[in-house]
Amino acid sequence: MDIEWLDDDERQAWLRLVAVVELLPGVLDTQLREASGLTHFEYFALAMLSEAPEHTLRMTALAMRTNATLPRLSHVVRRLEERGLVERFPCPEDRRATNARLTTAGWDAVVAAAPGHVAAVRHHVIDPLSREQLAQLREIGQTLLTRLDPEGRMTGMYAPESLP
Amino acid sequence: MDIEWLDDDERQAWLRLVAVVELLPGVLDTQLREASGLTHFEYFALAMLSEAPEHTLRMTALAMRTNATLPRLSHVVRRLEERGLVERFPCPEDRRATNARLTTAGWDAVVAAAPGHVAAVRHHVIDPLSREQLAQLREIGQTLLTRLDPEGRMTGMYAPESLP
DNA sequence: CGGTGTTGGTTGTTTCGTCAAGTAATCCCT
DNA sequence: AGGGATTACTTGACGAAACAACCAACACCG
Repeated sequence: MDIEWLDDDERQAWLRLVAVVELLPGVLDTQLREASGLTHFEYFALAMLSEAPEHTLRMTALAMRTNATLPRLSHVVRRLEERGLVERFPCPEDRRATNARLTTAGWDAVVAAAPGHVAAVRHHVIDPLSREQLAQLREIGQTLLTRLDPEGRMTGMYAPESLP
Repeated sequence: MDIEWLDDDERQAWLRLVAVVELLPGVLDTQLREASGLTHFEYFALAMLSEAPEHTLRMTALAMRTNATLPRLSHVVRRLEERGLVERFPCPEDRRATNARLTTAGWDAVVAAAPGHVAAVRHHVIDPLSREQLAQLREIGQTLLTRLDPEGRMTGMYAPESLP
């Protein structure tokens, strides 16, 4: 079968997307780590919990929303628990399941970390783009996610400004 | 201090970008690993070498193009060398420096991996987008990289001779 | 020359993620 | 009711990454 190589336009768009995908996590991680001692993944997980009813989610639900495997989440939550930001307890309805709940300290950590994180997001992503580009990015993101995440497991959450 | 929270449009664009950034590396990594036994980073490094004159780059130059720290690259190149895909030899002009050069086997590996990788890129990124969206993505990527990578280390926006 | 500082890479620890295996509770099917 | 599959997690081992400490070669400046 013949290979459809990328033409110049496609190649350039692709290379830039790769560069963004490669660079953005590092920028976010660095800011959060320095300001709050949290990785982006940890922050994201805590933010998910902070938006859930009772600040509580089952491990599988949290894993889906954070795009983590269950083992990974298990390790991360154990570490967060050791730091007192989260607590685990068996789910009453299904005793196989484990619930993760934000502690007061965990809530405080998210609230403390959010402003700096949002500022970093503004600086690196929102501010440089025109309003029109932002709309285009929404559409492009939407389109890509139909392939990357057909079930929409990751989308539909994450609103750091909905904190108190 | 007042915090400028994200409005709905901004938040939606942002969360979709985050989802893409989170999901895309896994997709690419999985495809490459299964088809070629290479991680995306390894493939990218080999691809950079394959485009360089003599299939050779100094470690620092390769580190820049791949957005890797020098220690990380050192480990990766050592593993690639153990697998016979790359060879290292001291740079004649500067005996502190090390050159990494693609072996024949390394070249073959890139050539073998490229079609499947390009197909994955097409399927997940290029094909779903309209030609217009592709152009928009190029512009958006360009804009974001001015903040994320002001020196253009990953994108080749610099004059190639200005590389250290 | 001769010391000081800088550049270029490599070599160890600690931490994190993934994979494989294990355990316990629940579901399902007769 | 009861045996097998499935689900929901946890645990342990191993590979890879960040970070720091290190060593060698060059650069400069008196």
